[in-house]
Parts: sequence; structure tokens; C-alpha cells
Amino acid sequence: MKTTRNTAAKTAVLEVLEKSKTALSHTEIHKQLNDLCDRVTIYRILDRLINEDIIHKISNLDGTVKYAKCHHLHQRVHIHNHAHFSCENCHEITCLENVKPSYIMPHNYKVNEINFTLSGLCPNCLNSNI
Amino acid sequence: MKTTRNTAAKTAVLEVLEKSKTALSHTEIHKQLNDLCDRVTIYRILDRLINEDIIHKISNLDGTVKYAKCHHLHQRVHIHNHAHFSCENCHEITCLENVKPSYIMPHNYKVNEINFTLSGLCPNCLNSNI
DNA sequence: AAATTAATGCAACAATGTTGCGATTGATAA
DNA sequence: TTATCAATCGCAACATTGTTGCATTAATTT
Repeated sequence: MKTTRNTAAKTAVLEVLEKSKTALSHTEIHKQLNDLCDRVTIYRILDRLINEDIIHKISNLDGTVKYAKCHHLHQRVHIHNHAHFSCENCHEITCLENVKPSYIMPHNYKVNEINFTLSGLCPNCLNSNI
Repeated sequence: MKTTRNTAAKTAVLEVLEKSKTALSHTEIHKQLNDLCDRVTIYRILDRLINEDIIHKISNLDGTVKYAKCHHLHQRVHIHNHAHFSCENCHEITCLENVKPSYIMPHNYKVNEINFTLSGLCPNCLNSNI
């Protein structure tokens, strides 16, 4: 089994995601890192972090892809099956850690993973009534 | 207000989507149309059909984007807020017209649209136990 | 410190989606 | 039916996003 290494770039990517309250796209991470490393490197780091179950990938309704490190309090395992909120105004994506949908499936389907994204207006944008 | 026209290409795209039991990507539609029209035209037709509320766009967990015309029986309005199932084996996306999640939102969010995608194994692939 | 190999940078490529513009064609009125 | 006019189309060019191969660099182990 391949071992994974803690490189400067990986630490930096993780730190950026950790500091951010919202999910970030590859491009946004790249900009924040300010040419610390190559574009390709970031893609590979994100892949690794996903494999290691440290971050997760969110694909938005509009086709954009974002990454987030969820902030679970006192939880050992990183759970992906929570909801995400995508603001139509500011385009920020936030994890709604406590929103979990309940649903009834037809027979003969095996569900492994769920992706539940809600879009509309986030509290910030709702208040500044656009 | 702009009026919309029924062109040969638009009719063909809609027919392809209507016949398909699963959601299709731009590329899949393009192939099925067999160079009836340009790649760009299909993008524009899909945009129009979405605006006209005839089809809808589904973005998958893996980042792929698909389009579907849902088959609502005896329903006047096209409702997008149902679930989609994405098979990890055959990669087909189907609409689960009757699966609607229930959930509780925190205050101060205004939800306009929801996207609920489940992934795992569809009945076909589950039976042929891979 | 040396060895091992994961990770990186670079270049090149592939896939997907967008834009501008002149040509075409569907819908409407004459 | 024909003329009109804007919606739509095709083409070319471009932008963005993501992938791959390979030589080089650097993190970890001994």
C-alpha cells in the first residue's frame, strides 16, 4: 500500500480549506495559494485528500465543483451524507451539517451515497434583501 | 419578450430525451443525433429547453452533467424537486419521480430548489451481481 | 547521510462549455 | 403565397477545467 506524505503544498491546501467557512473550487484554492504550487499539483492533492477521507467533493447544480473540509464536532468519522446549501446570489456553498433528509426508496436499489443540495438564498443574502 | 421557435434540431433533441429512460449528457445527445446539427446548437437548444421548463439539468457527483425530460403523468407543471439515482456501475441516471426527501432547515435560509441525488447500484446492476 | 519512492513541475493534451458573427430559416403579417 | 424579421444555426475561435507522461525534487525510512 502506498504511503502518503505530508508536503508543504498539501498542508497549505488543507489549511485553506480548513479556514474557509464555505466550499472552495479548485480555482479559488489555486488563487489563495498564490502560485505556491502548480495547478496540476492541486488537483492531485485534492484527489489524495478525498481518498484519505479528509475532504469531500461537492458538485453544484450549475456544474461547478467545490471542495470542503467539514467541521464535525467530536466525530471520529467524516460523514459525507449531509446537505449542502448553494446560494443563488453570492454563490457560496456551505455545509448544513445537521440537515439530513429522510426518504423512502423503491425496492431493488442499493444506495451507497447521497448528495443533497439545496439552493436559494443564504442568511446573509436574505438579510441584505436584494 | 422573445418568442421561441420550433426548429428541426430542437424537435430532434427533445425526441431523443423523450425516448430515453435515463438522463443523457450533451455528448450522448450529440452522438444520437448523428451530426444533424452542430455541437454548439445542442448546447443552445438545451439551454432553451431548460428555460422553457421542458427539461432539466442534473449534475452528477462525478462532475458530469446530464439532461432529462421527466415523465410526469397527468401533471401540468414540470416539477424538478424529485430525486435522481446515479448508478455507480452502469453510470445511468434515472429520475425517481416518487422519491421526495423530507428535511428540516435552519432558520434564515430561503430554499428555492433542491437537488437530491442518490448513488449506488440500480436494479439492473444489482441483479447481475457484479 | 544514503536510499527509496511519493510528490512535484512542466508541457502537452482532452473534454466541455462559451462567444461573436454572418448565413439560414421558422413564424407572422401582408 | 410571398415578404419580412428576428430567432436560430454553423463555424471558428476561445476559455475553463481536468488529465497524463516523464524527468526532477524532496519526504520519509534505515
